[in-house]
Amino acid sequence: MTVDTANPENASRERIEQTILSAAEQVFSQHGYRGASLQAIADQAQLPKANILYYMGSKQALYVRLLNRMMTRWNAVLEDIHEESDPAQVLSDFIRTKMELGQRYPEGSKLFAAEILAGAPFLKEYLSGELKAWVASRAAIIREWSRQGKMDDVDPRWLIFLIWSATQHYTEYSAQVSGILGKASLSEADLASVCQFLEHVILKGCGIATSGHLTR
Amino acid sequence: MTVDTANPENASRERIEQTILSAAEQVFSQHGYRGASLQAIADQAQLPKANILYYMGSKQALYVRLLNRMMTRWNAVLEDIHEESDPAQVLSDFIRTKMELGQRYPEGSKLFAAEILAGAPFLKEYLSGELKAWVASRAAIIREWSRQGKMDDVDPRWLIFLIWSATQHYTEYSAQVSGILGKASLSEADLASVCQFLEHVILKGCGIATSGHLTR
DNA sequence: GATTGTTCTGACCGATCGGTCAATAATGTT
DNA sequence: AACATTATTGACCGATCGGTCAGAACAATC
Repeated sequence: MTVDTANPENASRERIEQTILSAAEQVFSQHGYRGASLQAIADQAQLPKANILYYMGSKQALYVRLLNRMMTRWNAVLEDIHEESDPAQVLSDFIRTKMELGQRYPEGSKLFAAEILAGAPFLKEYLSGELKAWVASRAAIIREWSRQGKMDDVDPRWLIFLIWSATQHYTEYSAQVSGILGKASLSEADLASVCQFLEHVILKGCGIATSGHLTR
Repeated sequence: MTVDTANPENASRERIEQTILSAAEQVFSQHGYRGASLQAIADQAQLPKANILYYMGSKQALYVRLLNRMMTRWNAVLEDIHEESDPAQVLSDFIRTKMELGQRYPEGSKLFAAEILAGAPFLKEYLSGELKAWVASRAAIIREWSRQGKMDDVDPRWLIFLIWSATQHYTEYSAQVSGILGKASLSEADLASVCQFLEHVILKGCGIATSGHLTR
């Protein structure tokens, strides 16, 4: 072949692929793997259906690629939490980071949610492998904090799930949230308010002392 | 017509309809409205496809009926929370009730989640109507509690969303939860532990004093 | 300008989609 | 027994599904 796929020279292919991925993310996130059709994705991307398959190979390959992309975003963000920091700072960062992730990639987050709802057919291994290990390592740190009396003796796993669910809610249930609040989308002020609320309740609820001027 | 549809005599029709509804709830909850096929529902119910349509009319009618059934369950459970009780009791009940609802109707809960994920095309009015009003009324009560100094001055809406999301997580993300915990399903003890954790963190986090022997 | 490789896409494939219908079977009702 | 109603279901409909493919359009190399 004359064209190197890893060659940044060929920007055309890269641009088209991003267009397709973006369109596919929207459709898959709304209707799940089965409910999404290549035709709908093609329409969204404003490309012929055959073109989608030319670049992505198959529906499944496209879907898996989207999942991997979202997982990469996850890992990149969640990695930089250090154990030496104090609980208040770490959990506070965790909440903010998770919240921002959902706001930055709403379609990707919904895609992930739909995959889990369907029983995680493509993510089974990831959940019981990488992610399980990640939870276990964080849980160990939290448990140590409890042992040192830095916080209440709560089950770390439930705490992690609590932060996940509470933050995810605002992206995956955005239709419900905006319906109830009576506004099409949450403002920056709303999101900041939510963040502050979650920090307050979760830190206080876990008996973690906040060191004065925590909020930036 | 000779057969009264509201007649409990005709148990056959009722039994078949329940079979279909149950099968459809499973399929719809996994794959969403678009992703579910009548054939898959028919297979699940072990009935010919034409029979499904004979009893339910259309795919959409079947889906809407399932949504309404789930909404009825919601209303029935959430109605019996009284404003005169103390915050600790009410919120504690709220958490437990919500948790039990998800455990009792996992498929229905997932069905609801899938509908919201898809943008709530069939539930838009319900969300911005009934449910919005319900939230507003509860929010008013919570705000009053804050004013009376019974709890911290938190945004009631975020508190309600927090309880919703935290409890729903264990039914709608069951695939993720069980994958990470390394067990097929949560035991009764696990669920009790989660309930206790949520009560502890949320009540304490909102500055609500628990009156001693709260846990039964 | 001829050659070669890549990109693009309309036309098409068998399978499945939601839904209709006519024929048959079962069940009352008189 | 005769009749009317309801229940059941295989066969079928046009539309759409994911995917294939041949060939046109395009670009790069010689």
